[in-house]
Amino acid sequence: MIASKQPPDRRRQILDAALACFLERGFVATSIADIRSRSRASTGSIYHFFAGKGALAEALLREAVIGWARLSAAALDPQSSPETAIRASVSGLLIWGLTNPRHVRFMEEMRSLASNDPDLAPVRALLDDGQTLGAAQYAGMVAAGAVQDLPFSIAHALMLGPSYSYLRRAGNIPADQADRIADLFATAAWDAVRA
Amino acid sequence: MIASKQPPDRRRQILDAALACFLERGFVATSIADIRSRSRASTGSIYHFFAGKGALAEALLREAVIGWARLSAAALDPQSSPETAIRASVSGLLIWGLTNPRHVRFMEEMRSLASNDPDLAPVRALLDDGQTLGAAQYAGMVAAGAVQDLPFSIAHALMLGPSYSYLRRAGNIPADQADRIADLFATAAWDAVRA
Amino acid sequence: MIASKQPPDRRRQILDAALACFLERGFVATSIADIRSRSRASTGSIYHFFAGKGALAEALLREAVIGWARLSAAALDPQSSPETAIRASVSGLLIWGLTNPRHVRFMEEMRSLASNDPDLAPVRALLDDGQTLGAAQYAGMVAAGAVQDLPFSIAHALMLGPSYSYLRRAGNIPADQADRIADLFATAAWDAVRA
Amino acid sequence: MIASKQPPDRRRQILDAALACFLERGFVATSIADIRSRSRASTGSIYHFFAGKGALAEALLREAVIGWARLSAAALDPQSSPETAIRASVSGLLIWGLTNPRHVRFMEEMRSLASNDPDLAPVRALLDDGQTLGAAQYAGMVAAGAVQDLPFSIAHALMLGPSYSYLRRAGNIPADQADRIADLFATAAWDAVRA
DNA sequence: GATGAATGAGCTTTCATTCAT
DNA sequence: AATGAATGAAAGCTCATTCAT
Repeated sequence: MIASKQPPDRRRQILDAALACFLERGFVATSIADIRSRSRASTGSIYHFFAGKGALAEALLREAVIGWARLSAAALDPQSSPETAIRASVSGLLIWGLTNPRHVRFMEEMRSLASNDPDLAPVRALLDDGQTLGAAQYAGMVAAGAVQDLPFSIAHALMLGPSYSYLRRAGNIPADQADRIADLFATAAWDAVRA
Repeated sequence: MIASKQPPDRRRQILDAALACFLERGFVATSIADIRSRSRASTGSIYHFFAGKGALAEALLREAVIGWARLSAAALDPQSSPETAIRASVSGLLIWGLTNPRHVRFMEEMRSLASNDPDLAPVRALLDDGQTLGAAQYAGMVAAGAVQDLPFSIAHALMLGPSYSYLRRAGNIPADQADRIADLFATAAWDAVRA
Repeated sequence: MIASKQPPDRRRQILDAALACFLERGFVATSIADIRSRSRASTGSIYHFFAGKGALAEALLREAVIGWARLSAAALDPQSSPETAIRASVSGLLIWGLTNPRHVRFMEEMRSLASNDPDLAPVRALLDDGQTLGAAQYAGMVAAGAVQDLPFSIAHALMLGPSYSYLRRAGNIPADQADRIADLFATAAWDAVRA
Repeated sequence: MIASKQPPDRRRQILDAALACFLERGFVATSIADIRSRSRASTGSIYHFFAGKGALAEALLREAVIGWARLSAAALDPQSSPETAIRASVSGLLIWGLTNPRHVRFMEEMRSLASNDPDLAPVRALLDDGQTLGAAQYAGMVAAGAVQDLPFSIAHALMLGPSYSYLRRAGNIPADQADRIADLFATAAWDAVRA
């Protein structure tokens, strides 16, 4: 049997090309033409599948958020102890971020653009949801007497702020170091909010 | 003495208009034409004083950084104890940020754009300098046994990360609350790095 | 007997959707995509039945012209007296036009586009034929001494011009008023050309 | 003394080129690129002076309306008798139209496009104003017992409708014939509304 | 210092149409 | 008869920047 030429799956090609461009040049500096030539799809095809540059970014971010969330899975497991959940949340973010530094930059760029450009409202919504550890979950921990009773916006900043901050400036880091750093930040996060 | 009509100080007018636009619409969405009509200066005038849009942003950021640094003055006073210095650094950032939330957004946007666009290299340099408490100062505290011996990039993230993170999402906050929040984050920062 | 689901008659659906779009937005502003989504037919179907946007308009105009002609039937009846024929021609136009003001607008648009766009030549031909009362018929009336001996282009303008002109600016008008107005213009038309 | 090269007056060049294109191909079929190459101005220049294609058409129509109004001057002279005024109004339209048949086509196209496209609202307003003989003036004639007491929209259609209708189909006509035809329509107009 | 006309590359997006299935 | 992915030319328009005055 002859291996049939797989269907090109244009949608996928376009997404891949767009991601490569966004990571390389940033969202603003990427033109549709860049994506067109990199994906070898036609302009029309791109618009056939996506409403515009913003929709492309949205689709990609959705995927990125999923990839990241996978690493933080333990944070959402209801069986986890508060400490485990919080440490998983921080570690997940940091390890994902240190492994994908260009994704971090891309997400940062989208976050700040989205706060100005109404066309990117869906992106804003998406990124706001990306807070792995939810407010409800934290409230549960407060009720259990495990953590300090703080407004979630503050608790969130205390727990994840250092990681976000570090990632924003960090370059590529060897995998073994990443684990140690993740551990360090996870410990600090737990110390910052424990009861 | 005749009341002389003051010179209009075009440079100032242009900067003010540019800032207003950048804060309102973001850097990317602001065109020179926007600044022109808001400042009531001519295109030529703008280019007479500034090399381009990037240079305008740079000049404004320089001013913003100064305004913010003023609030963190105690952080740099060599007389200050380590705790005072660190608390001042965090408080300065938070109070300035809560009072000027749109400046925060503007700086965030510039930071992420600058990391992609080579034209904005001067901006990147400027924002990287904006780390009030310097590495050298922290090294001194380590030597004095006052704080943990951490790489500065990590210490910096632990101390200021929560504040940056909080500011990014916070809206306008009444001044009296700002003080209490600043205090909370300042305490957390000190706890995170004290020996 | 089982109620058979009627065949959807795609052709009809497409025509209806196209007409609705043309009347609503105008021919130029209507895209095939608009017609596609309104008719719930596929792009391919549309092109299966019609050669293009122009052909769609042509088919619709043909129908419109027929609907209008029905109202002017008496004008073409060889039994009619000259006065009856002319009055019927004017009334038919006016009543049809006042009842279907958006069709009037559509026809006007097509007429002017057709005079510039060679692709729309069939449309031009169609609209030129739409002159209910024909030149030959008018010549017969001249020979019978019933009307003035004028070039038909002039006679036509004298008889139908006021109606066209009125329709172009008129909005929706209640049916009873339409009759009175039609009568007024019919009388004027007859007075303008009677011997 | 050497004849100095006159300033190119880009604005004028652009208008002239645009008019030539609009008359030749119609508004819809004319692209900015067409105007650019015909005027030898840059795209930027065109947009420096005009907000867009619609604004160009508007400017040209304003001029056209003026040119035509000049021919109908006597219609507006308060000294004129009702008959003179009405005849002047009709003659002015017809002679202008027969002399500038392509302008007529252009105006017709703009009128019908404007009724669908909100961007062309200024055009619509402009063309609606172009009714040389105003409603107020007609009301005066009614009061003086010179003409029939008809709603102005109807009187207007009776007086000018035939001319509009004729012009829409007429091609180029020799100047001497134009006068005779104008006279014929002017007489018909007066007969249609005289008391 | 100041003006604003002039530039033209470059952008996103639309759209009628084709065609393999 | 029906589908909808794919095409790519072409459109209108924006904008940072230059430069003669």
